[in-house]
Amino acid sequence: MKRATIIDIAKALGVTPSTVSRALSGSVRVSVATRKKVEEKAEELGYQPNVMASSLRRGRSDTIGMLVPRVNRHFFSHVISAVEQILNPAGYNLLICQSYERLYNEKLALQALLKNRVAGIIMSHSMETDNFDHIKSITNENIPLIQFDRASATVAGPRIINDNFSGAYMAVKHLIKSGYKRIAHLTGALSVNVYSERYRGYRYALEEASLPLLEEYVLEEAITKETGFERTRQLLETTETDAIFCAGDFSAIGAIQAIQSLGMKVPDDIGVVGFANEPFAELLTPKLTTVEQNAYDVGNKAARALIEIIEKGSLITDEEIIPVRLLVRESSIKF
Amino acid sequence: MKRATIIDIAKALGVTPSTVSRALSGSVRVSVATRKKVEEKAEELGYQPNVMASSLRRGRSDTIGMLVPRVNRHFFSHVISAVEQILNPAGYNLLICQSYERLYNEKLALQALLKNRVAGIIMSHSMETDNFDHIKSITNENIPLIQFDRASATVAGPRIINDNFSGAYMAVKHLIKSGYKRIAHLTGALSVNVYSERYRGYRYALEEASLPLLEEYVLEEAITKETGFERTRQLLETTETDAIFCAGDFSAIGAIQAIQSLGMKVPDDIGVVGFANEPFAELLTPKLTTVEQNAYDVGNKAARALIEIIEKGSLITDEEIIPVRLLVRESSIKF
DNA sequence: TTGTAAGCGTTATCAA
DNA sequence: TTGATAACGCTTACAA
Repeated sequence: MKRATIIDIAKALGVTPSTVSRALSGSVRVSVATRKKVEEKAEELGYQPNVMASSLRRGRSDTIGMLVPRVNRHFFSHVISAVEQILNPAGYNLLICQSYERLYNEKLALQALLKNRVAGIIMSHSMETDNFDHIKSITNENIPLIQFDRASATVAGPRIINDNFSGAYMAVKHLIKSGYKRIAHLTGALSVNVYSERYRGYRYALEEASLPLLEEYVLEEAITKETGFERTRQLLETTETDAIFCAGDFSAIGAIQAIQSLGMKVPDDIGVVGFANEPFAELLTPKLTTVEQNAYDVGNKAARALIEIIEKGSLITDEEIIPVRLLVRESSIKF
Repeated sequence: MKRATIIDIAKALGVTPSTVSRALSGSVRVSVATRKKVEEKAEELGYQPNVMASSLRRGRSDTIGMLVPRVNRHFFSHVISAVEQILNPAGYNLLICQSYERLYNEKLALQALLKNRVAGIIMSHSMETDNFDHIKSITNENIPLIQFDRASATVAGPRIINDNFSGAYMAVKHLIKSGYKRIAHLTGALSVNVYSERYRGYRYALEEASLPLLEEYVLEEAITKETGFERTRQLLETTETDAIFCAGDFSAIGAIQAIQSLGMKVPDDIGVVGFANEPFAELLTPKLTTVEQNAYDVGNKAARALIEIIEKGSLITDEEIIPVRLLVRESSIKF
């Protein structure tokens, strides 16, 4: 049996499809009696509007595309949740895609969103993304685009960004205050704003404390647990490092495990600070000092900015910086 | 500037839209020369097919709805990933929704998927779901539906389920073997198959070892870290429990923290086993013994079953049980 | 091999 | 307040 359409409702009621459409869409140009009849019949037939037909006719859809590197990261999953809390009540649906940190998947996902004629896109790019033409082409097509967290200033439109610089600065300053002096930095691709900013914060804190910036203390491509582990082993075997500021909590785990595997202690021998406050951070032994990002605020602002653009046609190209918070726990306190 | 359509391509080339459509859809009924011209022009105009129009006309879509309680659970996010690995190459797109463990959201999401005329649905129901009429109505509408993990046998269609019974049985048997005798069980709503099966495994292991099943040792609504903590405190203050089998890793954290807050030690005083192998399980101190589910297999099988139904019209109503694995770590070994 | 024409389900415009 | 009609972009008999 086929799905009920407004035509079925119209026929059953002896009215025209236009009337049914008006009744269902809450138009005022329908009598109360007709509306009631239509609603009852729709209910009875289990009618579900065909949004594809509706979108096609209206020339716009109520679906918003959301593209993130991975949904199972604490930060991203909470941003998604915050975005849904704004967008769903406003009548929009979310089409969630993942790039799995691959540029290729990111391009594919963007294409899919275009083909689905989403009303707008909220995205954070992959770790591999170092060229933004495929993202620019979105805004060129006049599709409202909000970047959050990982974002390029070369792309038009709003950017909702965590205060990575201050987060890193606070983290490293805290390590220095704790008495650590030879602080290394494990980070991701510096083509990603998030990591270049954290790196900048790291350098600034060092500079401020008149500590030297040593090239061999800064290791790129050290953002997973595995690479964090390897780079830390290598670091401890070849340098005099006494603390590590990791640009992510995953590499921080790797670092801690590497340190312990060498028979050294965190925080007594080596201090460690992470970034992101993944759920496991406070469960580690020692508890991981890390930087907490306000995912709720980021998602909230991103969703609101998008609605603003879609519904009011505003042309914002703002960068909004969301404050972060240093959570001092055990992994960074000497005594 | 409006988006290019096949009509634009047709006009630019002096052919008809039908020809363009055929050329683009890989029909054999087009000359090689025409196809080439069409493809070039499409590229030049940045043409992206309008899937809404296409789906509307064809009467079917290539979008699959995926509904899970939360995307940021280790198991679910990995199932999603496995499903995408099968579905994307097969030409389908995923529309991911979350119920956030609420029945209300689940109903809403299902409605949204219906309105979007998805070609099929892969879902795992919320913790609140104890009536399945809204899910049955999906299959009544003839939309292919695969249930995985949390699933009701009263709903038609394939179910891909973890071997919760065996997992629980192995876990409790292992506790018994380790020398624990008064084993409590922290679990979720027993209206959810997953929890009722784990409970069954727990009872079976006890029975097999001729250990009594004590009512006060089984606590429902103890599945989050917070409730796990509270129930464990209460348990330890009122009973002689010497081990806890938790139906989830989150409540296991709560349990461990409660045990430690009372000045007792895991595993020496109280043994703890979890379920799910969340990433933090091996990072806890002591490392958490838990049951690992094969998310990859579950997603793989679910996706394949769905394609089978959509493309071959097979009418399967199988229950497929996916083996699980007990990961013995430190939290359950005495001495 | 290509063109013609109808229709998927909805909604906007215009007329009644 | 309701109806008639066309159109959104695409696909597919059927015809040429």
